[in-house]
Order: sequence, then C-alpha cells, then structure tokens
Amino acid sequence: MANSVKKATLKKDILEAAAELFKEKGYAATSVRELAQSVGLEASSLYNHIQSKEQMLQEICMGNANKFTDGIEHILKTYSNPIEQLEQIIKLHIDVAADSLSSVTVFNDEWKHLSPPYQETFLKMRKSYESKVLDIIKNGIESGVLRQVDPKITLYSFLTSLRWIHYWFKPGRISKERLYDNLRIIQLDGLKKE
Amino acid sequence: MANSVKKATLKKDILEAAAELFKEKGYAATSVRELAQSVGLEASSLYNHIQSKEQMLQEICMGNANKFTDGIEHILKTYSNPIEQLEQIIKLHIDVAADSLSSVTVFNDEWKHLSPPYQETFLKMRKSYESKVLDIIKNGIESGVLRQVDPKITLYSFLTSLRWIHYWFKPGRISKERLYDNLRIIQLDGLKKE
DNA sequence: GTCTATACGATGATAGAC
DNA sequence: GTCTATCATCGTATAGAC
Repeated sequence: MANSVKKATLKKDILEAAAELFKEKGYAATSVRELAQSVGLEASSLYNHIQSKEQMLQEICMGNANKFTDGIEHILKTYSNPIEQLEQIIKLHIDVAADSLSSVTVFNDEWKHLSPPYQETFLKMRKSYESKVLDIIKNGIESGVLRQVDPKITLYSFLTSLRWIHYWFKPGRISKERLYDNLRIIQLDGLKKE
Repeated sequence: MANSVKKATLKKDILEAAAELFKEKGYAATSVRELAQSVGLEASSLYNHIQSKEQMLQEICMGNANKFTDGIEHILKTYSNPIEQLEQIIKLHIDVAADSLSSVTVFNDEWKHLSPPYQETFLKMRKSYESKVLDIIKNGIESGVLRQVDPKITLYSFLTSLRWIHYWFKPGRISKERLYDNLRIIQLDGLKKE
C-alpha cells in the first residue's frame, strides 16, 4: 500500500508542476523535458505516470470545469433569490481560484490546446455554466431586482470581472472575505455613490 | 513608389494574418510555415518582409499598447471628473477592441512570449496604464463620487470586465453605443436596482 | 520506476538559384 | 522577391537495459 500511496502523490506533484509551468509559459511552450526536470525526473520517466502531455492538460481543465459545474448546481439548489445567487457565484469563483491558483489559470487560458473530442466537451460544459448564470440574470431583470440591462453583456462583464482573481490573489495579501465584500459592492451596488 | 506601396500592404496583410493565427492557435502553436501559407507564400519568402516570428508579436503587442497609452493620456488631458474619466476608459476599450479584434486579443493573451528586453518594456507600459487608472479610482473615492471600495480590487475588476469585448464584439451583432451604455450602467450604477 | 539512447517529424531560419 | 533545398535544434514519445 505504501507504494500506491507514493505513486498517487507523485502523480499529484507532476500535475501541480504541469499547472505551474503551463500557467507560466503556456501549454505549447512548455516541453515535457523541462516539466520532467521540474519534478526531478528524465522525460522518459514521466511517461510511467502520465499517458501524454495533453492528458495532463485535460485533467487540469476538466478538474476545474467540474468544480464550477458542481458549484453552480449547488447554488441553484440552495438559493432562489437572483441577488443571493450572484453573490454565491462570486464566492464560488473566489473559492475555486484560491483553491488552486495555477490550475485555474490553465483552465482559463489554455483550453484551446485541447484536441477535438475534449475541447468540445470542455466548451459544452462552459456553455452550460454560462447559460445557467444567464438565466439567473434574466430572472433578476424580470423579477425587478436587477436593472434593465442587456443580459448577455451583463453575463460576460460579470463573469470576466471575476477572471483576474487567480492572477492576483495571494493568501497573505488579502482575505477571501474582504475580496468578496468588495466584489459584491462593485458588481451589485456599482461604483458610483448615490 | 508603386513598389513601396505594394510592399507596405503585404507587410500589413502578414501582420493581420499573424494576429488572426496567434489569436486562434496561440503564438507558440503557430508555425511560420502555416502563417506563410495563409498569405500565399512559402515560409522562406516571408523573411523578405519580416525579421523573425517574434518581431511580428512585438509589433502587434506594442501597437496596441500604444493605443491604450495614447488613449489614457488624451482622457486625462480632456476630462477632470473621475466618473467621466472612467466612462471614457470604457469607450477607449470598446474602440480599441472594435478597431482590430484579433490583434487586441494577441495583445492581451500572448505578451508572455515576448523575450526579455521587449517583455519588460511591455509590462512597464501596462503597469503605467494601470497606475493611471488606479489614480482615477483613488481620486473618485477621495472626492466622494465613488463608493468606499478597495482601489486595487476595483482597478482589476473594472479593467478585466472590459477584457472580453474583443472575444465577443462583432460589428453586426450590436452597436458600440449600446455596448457602451450597458457597460457604463453595469460598472458605475451597479446591477442591483435601488 | 528510472535511466540512456533513439526515432522521427516539426520547428525557426538561412543559402543560393532564378 | 519568390522559390527549393537545407540546417541545426527541438518537440513528443518509445525501446530496452538495469
């Protein structure tokens, strides 16, 4: 059993190193050789733990996609007010970003290097996530708790404004709570003082 | 003279094709051969018009960096109210994005592939731009026209929420005016209805 | 599981004929 | 200015010894 535990840990280390390098240099510009070196192995030895370079990208992207899919499902089941739902989505993005800073960057920026069968799956999941958030926004507008804004523009502005967190968030710099409080005010109340 | 005009046009075509491919596949994953093919040349012929693959990336990135630098300078000279200045920044981002959809994507996503001397210059320009926007936000908070938000969080949320435009904006889909109106409301007035 | 050695195609870029 | 031919290097991945 000690062996299988060690193997699982190394695989995890490799995936973390891959996420870090893919984030820093981009997927295409990261070579298997340097990835191997960063975990103290030769390139060929890496293939005892992974199947291919792209498989690592797949695991990173799908892992994060699942976090967002599960997160939005839970929010929709637990909250019914559109404002509360949007607040919880802000929290979700902060939590996922704080959970694995480099892997969520790869998820955001490198998915285009997934090959055909996986890229389609990935984009379907993203589309599905976006359409759930879009419905929340539409509900909010129809029920009168949100302003009469264009739902699509709102969707992209809202989601994109949460997409820098993983670049900037560092545990010591600021608390998740303070980040959340500010993002909630900026997005929902607006910058302008009445 | 006809010759130099033709050469200038081809160079421009090459840069546009490069921006399109860098956007679509990423800089590292785009080969000089396929770039050449996309303008109807062999790879070697391309080198009569460009010096290297990276030089094209440099021109694309610096060209857009200059647009933003010039734009913010003009805004600071022309407007003094922080709210007006932020509104004009929204307009600036819409204009630059609409002006060259693919090249601004490359500017945003591929600058990390610039090699040392150019990457530093690029990052300095970006830093300088961000610090000017940050000052506007701080002014707005101090003078009481903006809410008491964290200036840095506001900076990144604000700028990032303008970073999806080039992905989504298509001339026939929506007018720049309608896009501007909505982004102004979302960012400044907030999503929540009073 | 790790290593050395290697396959072999693709890469950015250049030389030189036309 | 364009082409064909080529270079040197690097890419991912595999074979096989230990």
